[in-house]
Amino acid sequence: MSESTDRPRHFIQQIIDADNASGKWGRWSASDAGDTAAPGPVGDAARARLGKPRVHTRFPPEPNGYLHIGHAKAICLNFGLAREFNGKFNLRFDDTNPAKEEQEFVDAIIRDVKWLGADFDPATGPHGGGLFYASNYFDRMYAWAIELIRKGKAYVCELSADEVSKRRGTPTTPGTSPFRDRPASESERLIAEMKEGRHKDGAMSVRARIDMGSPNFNLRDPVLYRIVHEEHHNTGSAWCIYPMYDWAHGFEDSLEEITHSICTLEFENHRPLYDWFINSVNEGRTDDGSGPWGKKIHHPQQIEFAKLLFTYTVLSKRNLRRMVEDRIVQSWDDPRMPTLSGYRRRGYTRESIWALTEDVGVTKFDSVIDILRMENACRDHLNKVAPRRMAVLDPVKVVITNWADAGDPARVEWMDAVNNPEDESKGTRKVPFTRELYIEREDFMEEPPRKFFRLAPGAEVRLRYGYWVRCTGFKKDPSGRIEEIHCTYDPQTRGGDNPPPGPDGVVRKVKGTIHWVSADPRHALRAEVRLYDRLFAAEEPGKRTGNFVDDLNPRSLSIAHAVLEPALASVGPDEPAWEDGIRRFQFERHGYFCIDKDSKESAMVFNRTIGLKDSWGKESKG
RNA sequence: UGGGGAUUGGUGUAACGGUAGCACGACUGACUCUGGAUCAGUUAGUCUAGGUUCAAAUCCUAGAUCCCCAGCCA
Repeated sequence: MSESTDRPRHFIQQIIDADNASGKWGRWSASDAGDTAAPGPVGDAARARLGKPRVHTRFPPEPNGYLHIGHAKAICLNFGLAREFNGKFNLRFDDTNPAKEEQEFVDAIIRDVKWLGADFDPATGPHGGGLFYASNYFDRMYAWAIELIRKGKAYVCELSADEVSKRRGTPTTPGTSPFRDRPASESERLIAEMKEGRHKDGAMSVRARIDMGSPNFNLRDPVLYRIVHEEHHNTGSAWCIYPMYDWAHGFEDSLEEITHSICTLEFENHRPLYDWFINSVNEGRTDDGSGPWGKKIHHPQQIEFAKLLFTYTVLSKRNLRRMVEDRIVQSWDDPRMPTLSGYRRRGYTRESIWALTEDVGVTKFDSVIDILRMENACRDHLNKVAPRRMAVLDPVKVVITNWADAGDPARVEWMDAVNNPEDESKGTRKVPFTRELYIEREDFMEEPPRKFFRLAPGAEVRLRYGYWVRCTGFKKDPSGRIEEIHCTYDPQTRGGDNPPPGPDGVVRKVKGTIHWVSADPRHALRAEVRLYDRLFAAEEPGKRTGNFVDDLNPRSLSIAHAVLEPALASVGPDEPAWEDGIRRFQFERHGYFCIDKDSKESAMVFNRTIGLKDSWGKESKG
């Protein structure tokens, strides 16, 4: 069930194809295929999996911040592979450093991964492998550390962090530690003391005895355990020594029987260590578990790919954290943030994020993606599914001066407006047309430049789904600002249709169509609309000065007080059942908007997700 | 300076010794009741220098450039 049959296969898919062909990872058995008796897709997938080659991936974030769009690539990649090969996908918290991790981040990450649709729950997801915590493996990791000490492959080192650093050596000269030949029995006693809390932070560490002269610094006797007297969000105060990433990660993968351990490029230098740790535990172990050390442990394959970077965007957790802490943005889910929760609140759909990650591909090349592609992916999706509505963001009043000619000047004419021109099945809705309307202030110009197709003195324009109107005059307030525009309408253009040919046989044409809403207080709906622009004005924030704050876009947020058509007051029958519950719309000629979580029935708040492509805006500026 | 990776139009990505293709962008034009969408077209590329070969983006040699590594972070 490959969803990418017509796409070239990327290098990780090719590796898995080869593994499946050679049977490298064995096959799903009755004990690990999943619940074959479960109803629905979960049971279907489990039954289909039985006897097929194993593919088991995972997404292993540290809960020290919110997930950002870069993480989405890793999630979609790992989950996508599990789905493509009918395997399993785990969410695992790599929570080995209590000093940086918090429950808030655990909760946020779970929310975001679920939002993307990477269902890790075996009860609900056909590819759900489960939710795991590295911290639940601490006891087993500790036992393996003892094993390495007994095998002469690890020792307790009493050098301070500073000393370790000083004695690490240089690329061409080896490092040293006076403790690396300490007897195993002594190290074993000391690690026990460390674990019991008899030593202060930094007093000693457990190190692997590998190669102090290796050109790969990761192999110069890396630290396995450090002493950290801190509460852990999951294990509380049960531990005061914590495993380092390198020591922990391979075992986490091994215990969960991950087949392909996919990570980013900066871990390439760690792969020899990843393998060394597992191989060292396996040394002396046997396939059947006979012998003093027991059964061999599973050895996954680490594969590295290039992470996602964007123009006009900052993605390092350190900097994102700073933006929140320094109040540059209001929160982790500020709609300007490149976090998944920011994108979600902004109105981006999960489908557009999936489309983007598939669009950019998977390689080992450090590429920088133009943020336009993210924006376009969002427009593409929303264009297909977002209900259309009319909203005037910066209103100016229009009075139809000949409205009384055809009857009661207070009458309301209900016009039919198309809900989605991309999807006829969505039908139409009624919008009220009245004597007084609002149009966009920028849709009128007293002295229009060339190629301005909108309203101007003497000019005629179509009011979308309404009537054609001709501007006959306008009023200014004392400051010279347009206060009111006077128009006549042509009753023969009802619904926006072309008028019949004139007596001379010529069909009158109009270049422009503009949107509008009724100014009648019974219809006009008021709302706050938050207009977002890019957070950074520079393609590479911080490149010039070294400080990304210098490139902040001062106009990344502006507030409009808009008037909306009345249909927006309630949920329309044409609105899709958004899986995340966020109502999204296209405001015609403006862009895509969603209802913000701050919105109340009495005081609606919208976020602009992304504007429409605007070729006039480009031309008029250029 | 030691080690590990990488390099194809403006951007991203295919081609795995045999026609350098696709997508996005940009630019034309058509159509249009969203200056949107859609449709048609144009544009532009193998880091450099040698070599092997009938044939090289692909193999070999040398070089250039970029990224990662000397945390008791992940």
